[in-house]
Amino acid sequence: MSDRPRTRDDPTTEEARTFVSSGLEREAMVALFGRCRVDYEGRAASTLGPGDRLVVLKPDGTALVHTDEGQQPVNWQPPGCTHDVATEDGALVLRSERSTPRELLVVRFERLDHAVAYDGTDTNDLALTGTEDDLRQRILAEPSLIEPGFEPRATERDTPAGAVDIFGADAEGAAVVVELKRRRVGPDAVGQLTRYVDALERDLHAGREVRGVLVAPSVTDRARRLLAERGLEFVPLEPTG
Amino acid sequence: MSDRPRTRDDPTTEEARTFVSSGLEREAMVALFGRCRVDYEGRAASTLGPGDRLVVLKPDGTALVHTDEGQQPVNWQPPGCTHDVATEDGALVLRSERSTPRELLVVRFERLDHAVAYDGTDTNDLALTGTEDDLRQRILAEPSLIEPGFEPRATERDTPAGAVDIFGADAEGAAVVVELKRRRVGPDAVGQLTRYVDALERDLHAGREVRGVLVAPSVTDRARRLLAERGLEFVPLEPTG
DNA sequence: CGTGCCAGGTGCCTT
DNA sequence: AAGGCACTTGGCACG
Repeated sequence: MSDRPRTRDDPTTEEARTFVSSGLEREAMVALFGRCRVDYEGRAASTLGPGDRLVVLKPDGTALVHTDEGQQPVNWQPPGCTHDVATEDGALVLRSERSTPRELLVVRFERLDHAVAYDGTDTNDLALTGTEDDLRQRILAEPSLIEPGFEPRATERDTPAGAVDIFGADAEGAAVVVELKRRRVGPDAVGQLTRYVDALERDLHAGREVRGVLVAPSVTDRARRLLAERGLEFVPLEPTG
Repeated sequence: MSDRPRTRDDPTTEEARTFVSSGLEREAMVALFGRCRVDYEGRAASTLGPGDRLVVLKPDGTALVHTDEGQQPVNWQPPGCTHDVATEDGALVLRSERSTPRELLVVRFERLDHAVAYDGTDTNDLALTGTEDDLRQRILAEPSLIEPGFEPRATERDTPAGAVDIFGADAEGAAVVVELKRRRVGPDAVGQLTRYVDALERDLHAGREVRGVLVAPSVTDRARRLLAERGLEFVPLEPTG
């Protein structure tokens, strides 16, 4: 059972500092609503002038800065960071930092409207269907979906170019490389399949033909042309049936 | 200037429904802290059992469900969705829906601890440096960073395989295709460069040699091997100098 | 609207 | 720690 969330309306800077600090201490999720500037430096660098935003600090070291639009945070810090809260020149300042790579996020509040520290429990895992793995299972359960006589021999078979999704043989015994995609594919997937086929043709000694089959719900024109150029095949199939 | 955020502690279901409804009406960002289940169906499908989470509804139609860990929301809906709030069997239920593709997110609260409606303004844009575009500018300002005598002729030059980052000529007048990456690259980038070079060799009539140059801070072994196999070149360069 | 491609992509897993 | 790859990838620019 979770504690009631603790909240502060329009706190003073010092109140806020104590509140955030003890929230982080208690491993709570801390949410702050207020007007702030944001600076980031690390893999890239950014600055963001004053605006009203929602800032979330998670106990796992995640930091998120959300504006009123967009699915993505305007700034963030990944899990594993160390959060720090301080007052500077009478203002609340958050710092979230990590090494490897060195990255620092600084949030300076010029006004803090509302603060929440939420101490909840969440043991449930997401159950997701319609993934590439579902597509793999579907084919392994019914290999003829690829073509009559297809026989899977291995999944994640290693090649010098990477791991092949499904490796198998056709009715004539020829080697078949199958590359799976859960959604419509472009040229990049053809490149992937090409690398695997090339690598296996080298691996399996000269002359042995290796067929390459791309399995996805659909394919773009450009990708279809690339497939044709390279003598590769396409089988339309959805991840769930 | 923004209104003070409106908040509700431990509201009844009906209080909460009204609060959320009027928040959405006012184009506020709504944040809910409570125990909920989440169901999603659309490009894929998922279910998530009860847990204490932060749910954010943005006025642009974004929905986010955050647990206490991870940078990414456990469930979400992209901008452009229509939010809806209702009470069902005495519980608060949020629905966020869109068409093309048809997707529906349903959040059922079995306990709502705290609600915030934040009506802020944020006119500031993010200023980001260290991007691929910075790398392009850097090269255009000082083409010899590629090699002495290199002359850029066009950016985003169109080919049947897509747009080339920088197209130019070397000291001997031979065509050069430059592909830019702001960070360390793998085999995928080599595939891209290969497609451009192939397409241009066809475009520029037979025989004319086309050089391909990959520009990035660094390259993986596999990618370096691919580059060598295909007679392509690599120039190490950071997006900012 | 689909197609292509960058992103501070993130997350997961394997070496 | 680095590499490879899937992801409800998201976001943008262009045809």
